[in-house]
Amino acid sequence: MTEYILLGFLMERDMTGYEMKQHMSISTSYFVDASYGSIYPSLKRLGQKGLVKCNETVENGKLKKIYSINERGKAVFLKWLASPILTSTTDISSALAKVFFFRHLPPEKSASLIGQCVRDLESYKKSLLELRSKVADQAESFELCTLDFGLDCYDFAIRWCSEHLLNKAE
Amino acid sequence: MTEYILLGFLMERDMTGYEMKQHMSISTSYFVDASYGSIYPSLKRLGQKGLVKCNETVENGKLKKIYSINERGKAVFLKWLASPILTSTTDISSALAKVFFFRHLPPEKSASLIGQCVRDLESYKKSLLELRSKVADQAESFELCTLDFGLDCYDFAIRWCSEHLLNKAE
DNA sequence: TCAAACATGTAACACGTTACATGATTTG
DNA sequence: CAAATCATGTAACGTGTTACATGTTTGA
Repeated sequence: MTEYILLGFLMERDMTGYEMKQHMSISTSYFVDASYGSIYPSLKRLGQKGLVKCNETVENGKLKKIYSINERGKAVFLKWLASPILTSTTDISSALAKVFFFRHLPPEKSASLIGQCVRDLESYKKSLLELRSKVADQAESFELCTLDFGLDCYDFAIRWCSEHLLNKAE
Repeated sequence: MTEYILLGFLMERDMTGYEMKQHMSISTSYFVDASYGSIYPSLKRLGQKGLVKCNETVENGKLKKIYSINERGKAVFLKWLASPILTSTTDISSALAKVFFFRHLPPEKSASLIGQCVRDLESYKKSLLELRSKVADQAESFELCTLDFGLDCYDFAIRWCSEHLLNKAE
């Protein structure tokens, strides 16, 4: 997912790997905060895939590699952005990453993705509710507790997306 | 973390790798659901570390490797269980995994861990609030939105832990 | 002048997924 | 008798972390 975050940053402006790391720390850090050991190899891969190009310059005696996104990179980024928000029940980070860049999507598209997201949450909740009724009698108290936390999380997320996200996208 | 889940299962009863996978699907699956390609290598490692032992039997012509946890394994598991619930702002799965097995902890210990967890959540929330005030003027609407979601998540989690978890542990 | 910040990267290691590979038994 | 379930595992691949390795400039 790091690669998509980096592409997203480059949608805004050209940057060096170092700047991307800095930018992360004041924007995505609380849900994604990659290390240099992840950022530099990711940039290399993006270059090999032909999604970004790199301009080497020397500024104040320091080597700088300024990356920029090209048309293919933009297409790949937008395709990712326009795909369903939720990819698993666990991966909240990638969901937030997508919403973070939603300004690059036409309002009706982001609205439809958010609507889909709410329906997915409701469906996940339903499955979990079914699991609960199946195991409620045999499960131990703390075990059931984690399941109920999951259920309440779904309620919270469904309410939050409906109240804060859906109207914002239109 | 898979290794700790497997150790936790073995605290209850001896099992085969296959059974552990099945047990996961009706217990931890919505926050951790490892594949066989993760379970079998994990069991191998646990054996190499001397935390579990394995009894090979043949039942109905089928090879069965029944694993059991030993004293060292129990000690390692309990040490993990008694360590702070939150390890990062992102990793909700490992937090839930710990709570899932809280019955193996003395009530005063689980209560103190939950208390610590609430304080950690409050501290994370405070940091995020500081970040928000720093970037609020320059951040775009959807970007700020993901940040506000984080903030509301912390409120939700703090309230949930205080209401549902703290009294249960005592 | 010394530490912090700027700037880039690799190597070892950990750990997860999917697909592949095998073979027995049970059930419709 | 065929398909589902039981049962174990490996290999290739992806991707992340930490620690290492290097060198410059800026500011106290």
